[in-house]
Amino acid sequence: MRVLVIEDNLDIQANIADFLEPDYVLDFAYNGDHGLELALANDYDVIVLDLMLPRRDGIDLCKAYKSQANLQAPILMLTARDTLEDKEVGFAAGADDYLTKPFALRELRIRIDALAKRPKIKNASSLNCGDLTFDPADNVVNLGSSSKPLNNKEGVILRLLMEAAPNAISGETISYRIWGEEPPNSGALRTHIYNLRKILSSLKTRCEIETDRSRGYRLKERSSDE
Amino acid sequence: MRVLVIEDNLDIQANIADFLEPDYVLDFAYNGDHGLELALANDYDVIVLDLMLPRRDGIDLCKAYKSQANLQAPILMLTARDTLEDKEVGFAAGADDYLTKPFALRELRIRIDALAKRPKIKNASSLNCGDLTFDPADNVVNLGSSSKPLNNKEGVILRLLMEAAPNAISGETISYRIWGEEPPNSGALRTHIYNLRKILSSLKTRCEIETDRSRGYRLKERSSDE
DNA sequence: TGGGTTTTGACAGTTTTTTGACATTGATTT
DNA sequence: AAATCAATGTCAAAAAACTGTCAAAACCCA
Repeated sequence: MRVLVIEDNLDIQANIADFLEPDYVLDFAYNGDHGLELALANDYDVIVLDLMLPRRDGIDLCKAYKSQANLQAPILMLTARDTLEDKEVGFAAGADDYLTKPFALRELRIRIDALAKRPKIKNASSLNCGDLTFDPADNVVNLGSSSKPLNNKEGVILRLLMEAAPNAISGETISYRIWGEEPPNSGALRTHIYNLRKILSSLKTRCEIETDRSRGYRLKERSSDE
Repeated sequence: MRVLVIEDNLDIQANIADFLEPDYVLDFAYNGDHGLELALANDYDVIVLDLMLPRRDGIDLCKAYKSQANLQAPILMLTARDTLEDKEVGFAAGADDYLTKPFALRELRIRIDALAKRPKIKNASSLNCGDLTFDPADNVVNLGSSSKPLNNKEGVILRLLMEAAPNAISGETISYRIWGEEPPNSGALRTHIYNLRKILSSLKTRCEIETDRSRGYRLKERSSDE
């Protein structure tokens, strides 16, 4: 069982770790940004989330996670606030359970177990732009009845373009999202864009990748007069 | 939203009805037997279950329901007992949430909403895909009259594939489910998939394991034209 | 010990990704 | 207008990564 604990209080963290550690695989995050990053990057069974966090509010994190994660792990909110209003806000943000401090560790455990039992929600987010739709889950672009599978890099690039559309996204940003700090030292990105363009045009879509010289690329629906 | 309320106290029943009635479709049961009968016969979004019931104990009902229902609605237990032991018993019986009396009706509502959000558990005593069925209990795949026993690892993999179907499941996920943090450092998973494929094809099933390069494997029914 | 289960390692075939060489474009300078 | 330069497009070929295949070794348990 993999559990992510997002909690800045080191004492509570240590308590949770002591109590759950042999049986559960725990990851810890000390602030909201780090927590969201871990949550999105890994496949946890449950996420335990404190509401008061440095860097990013728990409510905010919860909303962001639920909207961005492909596979939503259930979220157990942990907080000192006990009013109904607080709970409503928490649940409205997408929490699946709510435990107020102070709490018994055993109760935390049984609630984690109960949450982990249920299947996770899949985020069926398929993107689109003009007549084109793209499903990042299986890396397939569709136009009406025809479709083409993309490989990994092409998929990431198209997703980024679609998310950014109708704005441009810089080559640097794309590069960073794909390769991180060490991009290939040659124009690999150019080649991928080139291939993506070939695929798009083979689909006869009205969308095309426009280049904004020295600014980046933009996915745009061709206007009828071109 | 359909909610079944199993509760013998008429006052509480009336309160719940008054509070939820316009927005939720409520069914009521006044004793355990009737409750179980309704629960199994209908497809509720949530079941609210009091623990102290005439005719059949709530714990008992919960266990019976979870083992017999094909599509398990989440169960919210409602009780005056507030000790950790009681909660443990409740969750162990299959409850998904636990609220102690007295409670605020608004809290009941938001917890019902939270429970209803999650997908229901399919009762997986035996899984299937296309013409194939697999019983995880004894690790045997069946196709009509013929069957083959699987060994442990193959069984886990086939179960995961069937649970995920028709979606793909990543090699990483499978690997994690089988070996946890330390997978074997060589392509053991590849070998298991290879063997599984041999077994499936020896059964002449129409299901096959498709590979989604760099994304994972998918169990799929072969279309007739291949 | 023996037999099934699981992992290892090697190899081949395929797909994906990167590289590098060259052409083209558009802006800027001379 | 011509020359220049950086950014980008084009493409084929090399490199790397991924996957299938299978026999043999290691492991485990009765």
